[in-house]
Amino acid sequence: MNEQPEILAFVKAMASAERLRIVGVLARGSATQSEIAEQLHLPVRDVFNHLSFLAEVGVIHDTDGVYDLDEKAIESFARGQFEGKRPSYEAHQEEPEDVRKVLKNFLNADGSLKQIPPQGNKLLIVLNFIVDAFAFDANYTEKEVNTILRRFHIDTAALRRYLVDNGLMARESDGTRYWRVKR
Amino acid sequence: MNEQPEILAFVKAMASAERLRIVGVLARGSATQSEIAEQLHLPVRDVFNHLSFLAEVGVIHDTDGVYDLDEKAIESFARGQFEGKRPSYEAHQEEPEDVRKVLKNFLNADGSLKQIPPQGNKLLIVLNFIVDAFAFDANYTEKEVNTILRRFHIDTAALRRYLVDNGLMARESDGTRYWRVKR
DNA sequence: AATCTAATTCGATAAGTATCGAATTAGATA
DNA sequence: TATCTAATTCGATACTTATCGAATTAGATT
Repeated sequence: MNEQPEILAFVKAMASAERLRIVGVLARGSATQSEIAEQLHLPVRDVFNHLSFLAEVGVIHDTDGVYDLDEKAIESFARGQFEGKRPSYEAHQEEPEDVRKVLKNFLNADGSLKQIPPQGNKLLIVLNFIVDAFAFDANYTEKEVNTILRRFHIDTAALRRYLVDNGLMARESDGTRYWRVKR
Repeated sequence: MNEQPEILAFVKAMASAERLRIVGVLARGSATQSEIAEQLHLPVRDVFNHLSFLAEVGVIHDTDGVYDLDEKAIESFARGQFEGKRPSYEAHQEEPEDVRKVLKNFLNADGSLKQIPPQGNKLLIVLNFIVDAFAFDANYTEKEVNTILRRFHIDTAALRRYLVDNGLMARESDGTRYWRVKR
């Protein structure tokens, strides 16, 4: 269902001394569950749980009971993940009660949308959040709009339509240019 | 007091959606606490707490209220940290009650020692753990011993002495060669 | 000094995780 | 099938950490 928030899951998976130590062991080469348990003086039960956790997140990989690191996952995490070209959003004037709750529920850690709320107040909150990525005194081609919206969700067409339908953005009657509507 | 366990602290610091999002903002450039709060629709109080956390761990840096990422810390974390040349320890036969507790308290995530227990049972447990890094049927020069011990703690001399004093290792009377004592 | 706002700290409650005994299940061996 | 061991699952309790209202403190402005 989700698309991006692997980073968080990944980091969380590592945020435990024991799991980090397991990763450390695997960094030296493949190992079975019981080998790891032995080496680290941990009960197999716990190693099992940790391995399951790590595997689910994709940090490690299980091949017939032999575990090893998913180098690829780790590399891609280690490399690019921190040089951010994250969505650039500006602030709202208001700071309403449950805006935060809604945003928290619908946003991934990097500011992208987990999903587009199908309708209602939640949709509005999210749209207001997104529209802040647009300047007031500029107008945009559809392509430009899509580029910006893509930082939030792949379904740029849906977002674009919602923004216009809810009066947050407007477009030329011929559909060539968009701008943000002052409120 | 501690030496190494930055990795864990580092990872833990990031293991939160909100903190990750803050890092995301800072990845685009410096920002003040209130700017971040605004951008992310978070209460300043919480942003403050998160920033304190991140700063303490060294992920970010505070210059007169302006925060930015400590690129160096992040890079060094992202780069090398996963290609492990971790201590290579073998298992004990016994699996006593509180051995684990002691090890957990004295070991960093990478298997190195936070500190050397000054004496008593804890010291013994730790020494038994360390001595597993040595084979039974080999003997080592002092240099070799130090190299191995250095994986656990810088004060290799202390470790070496403790190991000998507690009968886990022995040395030639002329002090040139060491070996692990069978028990 | 009085006042206003931003920054920081406290603390109680909620929410989430780790821990670990014990039970269950799966696989192998005889 | 009986039996033994390894693997996996349950679940209750203890620990940590997050959350958020509210109070306090610090800095700036008048």
